[in-house]
Amino acid sequence: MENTETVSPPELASNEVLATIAKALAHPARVQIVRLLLSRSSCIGGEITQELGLAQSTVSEHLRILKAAGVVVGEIEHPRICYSLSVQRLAPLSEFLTAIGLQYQTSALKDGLCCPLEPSTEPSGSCS
Amino acid sequence: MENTETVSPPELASNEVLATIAKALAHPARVQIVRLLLSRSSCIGGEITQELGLAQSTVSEHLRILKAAGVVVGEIEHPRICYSLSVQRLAPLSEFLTAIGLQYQTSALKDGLCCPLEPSTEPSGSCS
DNA sequence: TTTGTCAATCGTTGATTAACGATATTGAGT
DNA sequence: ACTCAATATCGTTAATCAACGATTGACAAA
Repeated sequence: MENTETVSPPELASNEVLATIAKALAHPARVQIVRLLLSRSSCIGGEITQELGLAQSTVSEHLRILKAAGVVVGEIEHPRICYSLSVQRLAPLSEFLTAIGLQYQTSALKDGLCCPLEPSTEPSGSCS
Repeated sequence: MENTETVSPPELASNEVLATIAKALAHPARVQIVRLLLSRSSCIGGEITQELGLAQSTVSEHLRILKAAGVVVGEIEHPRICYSLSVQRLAPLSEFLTAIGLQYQTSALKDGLCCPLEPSTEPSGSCS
């Protein structure tokens, strides 16, 4: 892919980069893999397969997707392969969501409420 | 929607909830919609379609996906529909990624490095 | 060299997604 | 009732995804 992935403090990543990271996490099994790698804080071999309860080839495919997105890194160890999280790869999405949360606090509109405050009477055109 | 997703400080959401939110953001067009809703901090009608440069039906489908995930809320206004972000729906994923970042700081393992330069304190089960 | 183990790849199936044009629906205004 | 504008939905096509079993590949140890 392209290298639009420079992690700069104020700048947020492109839509494509954010979508790529989100897509890597867009399956429960892959979220669980990330959790697993995080909880052990160290690499695991094929115990991931046993933990997920899926076929070995399926888990390998999920790992391939995570590696393709750069979220997970694999190093060849003895007979196994040593997986670990690439936390800095998750940073763009984390910063994006944090920025949303911050803007939320300083904004007038709360949650589902579309136009800031909406009483029964018509507020006449705040949202049109 | 069962409430397995209570937003408590230490508790993180389930794999399914996190994957659902991530999936909603797993397409560049949908990330752009979220950005659009964030930047205007108010609701927009069909200008989203014009901004994205996609067909109206395609944008409507993306909005449907975002609404189904609870990330976007739509209210019927005059002839249009008023869309807005549901920031609290994004919170679980944001907290999950933040938790990963925090654990990263307090952890010995840096980014791509798999086994964190450990001597021999591990019972040699996995990873060296 | 052979063996054993773990992981990646292949090939397939069914399900889901993305995108579009065309059509239907909704509701305010005339 | 009719009309107009904004969305949603339908129907289709091509593409991608998820899952599995079976096979292949890599490599340390016997």
